[in-house]
Amino acid sequence: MARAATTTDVFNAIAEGSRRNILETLSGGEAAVGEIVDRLRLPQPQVSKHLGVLRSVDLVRCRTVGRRRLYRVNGAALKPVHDWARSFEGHWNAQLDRLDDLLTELQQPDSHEGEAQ
Amino acid sequence: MARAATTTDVFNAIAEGSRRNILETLSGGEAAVGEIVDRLRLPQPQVSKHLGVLRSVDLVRCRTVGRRRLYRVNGAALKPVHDWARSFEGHWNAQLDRLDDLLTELQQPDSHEGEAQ
DNA sequence: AGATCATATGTCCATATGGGAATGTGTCAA
DNA sequence: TTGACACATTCCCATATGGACATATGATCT
Repeated sequence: MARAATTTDVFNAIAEGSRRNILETLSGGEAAVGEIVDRLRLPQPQVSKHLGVLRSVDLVRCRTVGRRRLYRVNGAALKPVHDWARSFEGHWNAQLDRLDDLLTELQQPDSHEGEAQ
Repeated sequence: MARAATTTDVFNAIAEGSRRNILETLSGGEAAVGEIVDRLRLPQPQVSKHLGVLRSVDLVRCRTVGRRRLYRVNGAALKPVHDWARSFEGHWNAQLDRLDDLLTELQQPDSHEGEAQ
């Protein structure tokens, strides 16, 4: 199998940076496709396709007004992401960080420098 | 361009369900590759490859003990995801949900309304 | 009716993928 | 040393992708 479809779930949908940018743009409130195009300076077909992906996982919803389509964020769809990440909250606290440092130290008896890639 | 590499950032890395499962498995503490294989019932090469992706975005770290490799979560790498999702928190609250309901309502000429044209 | 605006959809392609299978590497035991 | 174990790496392939471009749909206005 290849990589899972971007429309599989919210995690796949927000993997793409442009789609996160679109969501951030919509964070302030409803916006038409053209406004998103102007703000993000992306080709209109691209924006429409990204919006299609976001819509398919219910991250955005839209209503039609005249010949424009106003999109808005459905933040509730992001709650699972928030909660999932939050379940690791204990892992970015001081206690465990010190343990991690210790383990890292034990692993590398020498250097203090150098990030791989 | 094709889809961004899974190693591009944390968002891409956690898009894959198996990798999220691995992180959850490691949530309880250090574990060797073989333990992950047993718990998730995945082929060992797959687990190793997933771990490679997770390592490349610093979501996991490992130390070598004998001929085993003990992996652990670096939860701090998930904080950006948490914070980003959290920035939409206002969008999954009652106030805005009611607004959303209203907009959805307006969108669907559902009620006792005559057809105009 | 056209013409024009706003958006969606379709086609093409280079690219990265995850899964499967086989093989390589490094460590320990006998 | 040889062999068994634990893990990483490599190869192959079907598949979905995002970008660029062209085109279709649909609503509004003259």
